[in-house]
This record gives sequence, C-alpha cells and structure tokens, in this order.
Amino acid sequence: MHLVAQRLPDGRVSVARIHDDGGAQARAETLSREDWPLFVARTERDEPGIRWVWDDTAAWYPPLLAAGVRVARCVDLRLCHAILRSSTDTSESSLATAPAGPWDAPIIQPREADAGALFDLVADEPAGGERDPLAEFEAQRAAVASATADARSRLSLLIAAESAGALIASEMTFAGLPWDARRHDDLLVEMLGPRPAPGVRPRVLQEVLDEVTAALDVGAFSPESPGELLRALQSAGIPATSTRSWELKQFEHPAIAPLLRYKKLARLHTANGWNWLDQWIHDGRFRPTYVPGGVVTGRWASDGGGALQLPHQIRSAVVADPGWRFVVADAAQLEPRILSAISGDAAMATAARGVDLYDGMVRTGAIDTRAHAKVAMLGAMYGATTGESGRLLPRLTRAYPQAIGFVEAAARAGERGERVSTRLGRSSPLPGRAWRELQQQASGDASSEAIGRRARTEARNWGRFTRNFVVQGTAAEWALCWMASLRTRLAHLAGGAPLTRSAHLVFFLHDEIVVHCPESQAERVAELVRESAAEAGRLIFGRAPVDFPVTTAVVASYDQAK
DNA sequence: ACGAATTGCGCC
DNA sequence: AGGGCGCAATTCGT
Repeated sequence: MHLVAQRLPDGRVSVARIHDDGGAQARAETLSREDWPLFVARTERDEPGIRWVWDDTAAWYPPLLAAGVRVARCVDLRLCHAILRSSTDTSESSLATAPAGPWDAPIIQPREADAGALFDLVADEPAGGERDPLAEFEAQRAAVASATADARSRLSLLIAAESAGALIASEMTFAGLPWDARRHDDLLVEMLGPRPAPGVRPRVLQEVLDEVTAALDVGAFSPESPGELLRALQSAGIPATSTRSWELKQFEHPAIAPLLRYKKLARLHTANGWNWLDQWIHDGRFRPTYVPGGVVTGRWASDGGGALQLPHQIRSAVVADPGWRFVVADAAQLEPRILSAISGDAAMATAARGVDLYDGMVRTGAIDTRAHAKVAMLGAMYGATTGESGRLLPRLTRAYPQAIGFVEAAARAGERGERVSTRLGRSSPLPGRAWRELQQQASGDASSEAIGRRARTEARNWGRFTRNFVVQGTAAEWALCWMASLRTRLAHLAGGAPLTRSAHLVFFLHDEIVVHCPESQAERVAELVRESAAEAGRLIFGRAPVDFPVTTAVVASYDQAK
C-alpha cells in the first residue's frame, strides 16, 4: 500500500491511497496542518506495511521528526525521478522521453527546516510547472514496468534504497553527531595556541611562519597567496612550479619542513578552527545537511560544515554521550570487492574470501606485495596509466582478466560517448555538447592534428569517469542497502522508543558508518551491522561468491576506531 | 565592487 | 595525463 502525500495551497495535506494491485484508488483524505503528524504516527502504528510517497523527503520528514514521528518507508519522487530519467533500463519510458519538467528542477532547501518551514518553503512553485505527485508516481511505476524483468527488480531495489537513504539523511541531521566542543577547543589551543582576535594568526601559526621566513631569508611574504609564496620559494633557490604540499615534499631545504607544518596548521585553523566550532556545533551536536544522490555516481554529498571531510586530526572531539558508545564500522576494501562481484571474476572473488582482499591477492600469487596490490587495484579503478600502478596493470590483467576487462569496457564505452550503468541500474550522464562536438569535429576529414589530440584527451578523460562510475556507483548502492538494512534492524531493536533514545545512525562516509547507542547495546549493534552488510551483498548480487566483511569497533570517541 | 574561477587540501 | 566531492582564500574577469 502506498500513501501519496501532497500539500494543498492552504497548507493542508491530502493523502491518496494506492493499492499495490494497481486497483481503484480510494478518495483522498485531507488533513489539517496540525493533524498531519498525528495521522502519520497513527498510520505507521496501524499499517506497518505502508510506504509514503512524497516529492521530497528533505521537505517532509524533518517536521515529522521534530514532532516525534518516525517513518519506516517512503518513495522520494524527486530522487527516484532522477534515477529513472537517465537509466538505460527505462530509456523507452515516457518518463524518460518527455521534455524536462518540474521534477527535473532542483529544489532549494532551507538550511534548517522546522515544523512550520515545510509549508512556507514549498509554497514556491518549482520551475517548469506544478508538481503532481500522483501522476509522477504512476509515471515512475510505468517506467519501472517498462524495463526487463531483471532490470525491474534491480531498479525497484535501487529506488527503495535511495528513498531509505533520504530518510536516514534526515534522521542523522535530526539526531546530530555528538560533539565535545570543549575537547575540540582544547585540541585547537594545544596545536595552534590560544584563540586569537579575528584576523590575527594564532601564536603557534605565527611562530612556524617566522621559521619559514627565516629559513627562506628572502623577506616577508603572505603565505596564503600562492603567487607570493611561489616567488619566495624560487627566490630562495627552490625550483618549485606550484605550492602544493606533495610537490614541496621532494625538495631538500630547511624551509620545507616548517612550511608543510604551517600549511597543515593553517588548514586546521581555517577549515575546522574556532569559527567552524562557533558556526556548526550547538548543544553538543554537529548537524550537517546530507544530500542523498548529490553525486552523479549516487554517492551522498553534504552541504555545510564539510561533513564528509572531517579530518582525522579532530575526530577525538566526536565523543559519545555518558553511558553511550559509538559503533564505528568500515567496509573493508569495498570498491575492489564490488568490482570482483559485478565483473564475476572468480579469481578475484577467491582473493576476496578473507578479511583483507589485498593480502588475498598476494596469497593467491597474483601479485607480490600488499602495497603493490593496493596501488594496482586503485589505479585500475581510477584509470591510472603511468607510474607504479600503470606498470603493475599488465600483471593485474593477467591475474584478473574478467575484473580488469570490466572496467576497461566501461572506459571504452565512455570514450565512445555512451552511458554506463551500475549494478542496480543508475546510469552515467551523457557527455556535454562541447565534448560531442569536439569528437564530431575530430572525426571529420578536415580536422587538424591539434583537434585530434584534444579530442582523444577529452575522450580518455570521460572514459576514466565512466570507468570509475560503475565501481563507485555500485559501491554507493551497496552502502545504501547496508544502511537501510541496519536502519530497519535498529528500529526493531528500539521497539518504539524515540529515535535519539535508542541506537541510531549518526554518521555515514561512503563506506563507513557510526551508530550512537547505549553501551549495553553496543555488541548487539555491532552484530546487526555485520548482518546488514551480509544482507546488502545478497540483495545486490544474490548468491555471488564475494564476501563484504566489515570491521567494527566499539569506542567512546571517533578517533579510537582504527 | 562583486561574482566566477582557480588553487589547495580535507575526506572516501 | 588518477575517479568523486566541499570549503576557504585568493585571483580573475567584467
């Protein structure tokens, strides 16, 4: 049973019931703004199988969470539209062939949605006309139905997982990541010195800069200006061509070590210093906005606070509540395992049997050292052609022809300007007009040598993108299924307790999750995390012989994990 | 003067 | 000549 929710111009909500047999749709009910959360809560309790259908979880769910209401399942029409619109599995559907409409326009979300905000913010009509969730839902069902039986079941899973991800994202923002501002401040003082007045360099930063200046001995300069810094380095006889740390590392000069230290500390100060603390930590919680589907590959993005780039440097400030713990779980070598599963490479699946896939590659004699295995695999998935990983590629290809052939095929398809797809059916975008015109031009008789070179470079660039897309995108699907399965198990464990009073997800980082839970539940939660990982593998790959082991750690602060 | 693009670095 | 991001500060372009 699906319940399609739609906001009416007067702020009320209409709900239409749709039976799964596609049968007659009952008359829509209309709820007042005040009754809506109660209606959702009651329905969740009395009809546990139902699925809410709405245009945008990020607009609908935060007010419900604020009212203490949890939703078990939904269809996020906006996210699913994006998938079905470009999937090669549904390319013949009218949803895919229609001109761009209101469901293709991005929605501007407020940073902090509260109970009243839903009705204020959606009052703006999206570009391209009014959104009709009922019609869109039917169009999406028709699009899925237009796919082959196999694609249909995969797309259905993808749509469910994507929508579950949207629920999880809202819940994680609502719950927040526990953050000890005191400990963060201590950390900053220890590394940078006391908090300075605005615009003034912290004491330690200034001291390190003085060291750099003395060692270079070319006078004062502003280290924040790449141009000035580069000129200073060159004046001091350092033949740098950029001011990137990894390039500077190779030079032997007394100024280099303090300069690298300066860059590290300056980064901490500007990115996660006192200003960040003031702006992002309130009431002991960090509440970034997660953006499910924010990356073309299906990975999440984040908006505000740099949530997906929390440096290891400050993770000791992520502290569980008294009597509570974090269960930190990480999927070991997720992307190479994904590659072995989607390519059906039996030899690589054998190497993936244990907890460490790279060790497995060495043990089975495919490659000599773990370090080589890792750099070679990453290079193969990213499309490296030179350097160490480029040199190791032939050996890798000999050992794992299926796996390497799979990413090579994805690269070739991209070079031809074709779409590629993940296991569940998310397809890559087509290259832009400029790209196609360049390839067109290069294939003409009158094309110059320079045009041909540029066209080949661009083709290879796009091929690297599509090569990585199939792996990164399928890994993102695995992670969504992992989280969605875990979320269901945690809800069961909670037995009706409020979200933040029982074990709940507080952080997600591509192949890593953090659950905040009472200490007494931690070991049970760790088990659920592992069970969920196994289920994710089964859901996506059936009984394929590839393991997806996860490492789990029960810790009081985030830095104590691995 | 102000928004866009670039540089550099954090995460996976 | 290595995939995907977000953010701060500088620099560019109009």
